Amino acid sequence: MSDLKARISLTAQGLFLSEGVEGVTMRRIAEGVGVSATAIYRHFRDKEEILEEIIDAGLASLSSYLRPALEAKDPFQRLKGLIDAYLRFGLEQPRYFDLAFLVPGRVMHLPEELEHHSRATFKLAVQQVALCMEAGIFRKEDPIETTVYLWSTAHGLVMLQRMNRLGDDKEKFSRLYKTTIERAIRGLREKA
Amino acid sequence: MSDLKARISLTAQGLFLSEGVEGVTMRRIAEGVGVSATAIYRHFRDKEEILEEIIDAGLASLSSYLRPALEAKDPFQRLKGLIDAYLRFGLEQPRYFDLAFLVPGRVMHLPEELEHHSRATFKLAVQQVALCMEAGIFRKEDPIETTVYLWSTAHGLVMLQRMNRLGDDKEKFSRLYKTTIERAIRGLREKA
DNA sequence: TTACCAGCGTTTACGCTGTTAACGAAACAG
DNA sequence: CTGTTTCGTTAACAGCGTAAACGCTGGTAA
Repeated sequence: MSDLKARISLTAQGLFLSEGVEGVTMRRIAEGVGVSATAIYRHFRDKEEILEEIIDAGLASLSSYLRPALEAKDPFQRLKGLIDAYLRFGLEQPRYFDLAFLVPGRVMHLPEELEHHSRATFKLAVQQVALCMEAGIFRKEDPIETTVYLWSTAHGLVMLQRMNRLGDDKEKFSRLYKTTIERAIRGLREKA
Repeated sequence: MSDLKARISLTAQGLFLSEGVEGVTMRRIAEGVGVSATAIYRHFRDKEEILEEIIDAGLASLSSYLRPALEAKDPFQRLKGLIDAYLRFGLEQPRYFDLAFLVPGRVMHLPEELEHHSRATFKLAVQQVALCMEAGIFRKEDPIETTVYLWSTAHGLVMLQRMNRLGDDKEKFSRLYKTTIERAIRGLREKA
C-alpha cells in the first residue's frame, strides 16, 4: 500500500538480482510495483540512484558475511575467517558481487558513507594482519601491503570464477578456494 | 576511402578506448566514419560484434605483453615475466583491460578461437609452474591450482586498482605490485 | 550494346529507453 | 474556506539499436 519508495526499492532489487543490471528498465520496475514509470522519479533522482541503493544493500550483505569472522579468538583465525567470508560472499551472492564490483566500465564512486565503511573494514583486516605479525605468526613486514596482497588474491579468485574462467563445478571451486587461501597465507608465515 | 569495415573498426576502437563501453553509440561511430548509421550493418551483425572485435584486439595486445616473457632462459624467470607482463598490461592498457575483463554483468562468452587461445596461454603458464616444481624451485603440488592462485593474485590486484581502491599514485602502485609478486611466489618456494 | 544483378550505402521508420513537463487529485496549514 | 504542498497521472521528447525498402554503381551474360 504505502511507502511507495520502499516498494520500488524492493521490486528493483528483485529485478536487478534476478536478471542482472541490463534488461532492467524503469518501466519494468514500475510495472512490477503497479505504478506509472514516472512515479519513480518522485522518490529517486534517476536510475543510477536506484542502482546505488541496491549496491549499498550488497555491501551491507558483504558486511554481514564478514562480521562473524571477527569474533574468533586469535587474529589468525579472524583473518582466515575474513578471507573465507569474502570468498563465500562471492560464491553465494554472485549477483550482489557483480553489482558491487563489476562496474560496467567506469570507476566506481561510492557515496561518502560507504567509502568510509569500506575503508574501515579494510583497516580492520590490516589490524588482524599486524597482530599476526606481532604474534610471530607472520613475518614482520608492511601490514598494509600484505593485506592488499591477500585481498587481491581473494578478489581475483572470485573474479575469475565470476567470469567462469574456472569451470562451473561448485564443489571443485570450493576446494580450490581452500587451497588458494592456504597458499596465499603460506608465504606470509614466519619460518618456524 | 575504401575498406569501410576497417575504418568502422578503427573508429569504434578509438571511441571505445577513449570513452569506455558506454556512451559509444552506433550513430556516433557512423558519424566518426562519415557514413550513415545503418551502413555499419553491412559489415557487422550488430553492436556486440563490433565490441567483440575490439576485445579481440585487447586480448591480442595482452598476448603481445606476455610473449616476450617466454623467451627467458629458466622457467622461474619466464613465470615471473608472465606475471609482470599481466600487471603491466593492466596498468598501461586499462581500457583494454576493462573491455576484456569487466564484462558488464553477464558471463563472458568468448568466440571459440579466443577461448582456445586463452586456454593455451594458461597452459603455458602451468607449464612454467610445473617446470619450477621439477627444478626444485617450487614445492611440488598441483601445478594447475598453483597457477590459478598466481593468476588470481595478479588479476585481483589489477582489478582493485581499476576500481581505484588502491589510490591513484602510479609510482606507489608500481612498487606495490612488485612486492605483491614476491609475496605471491614466496609461498610456493621449496624450503631452502 | 543491352539487360540484369549483386553489393553497398541511403532514407525512413519502428519500438524501446531514460527522463521532463504539464496536469489533477488529495492532504494539510492558516 | 482558501492556498499550498505532495504525489501520482498522462503526454511527450530525444536518443538508442536495428529492420525494411529504395537507389546508385560497377561487373557479368546474352
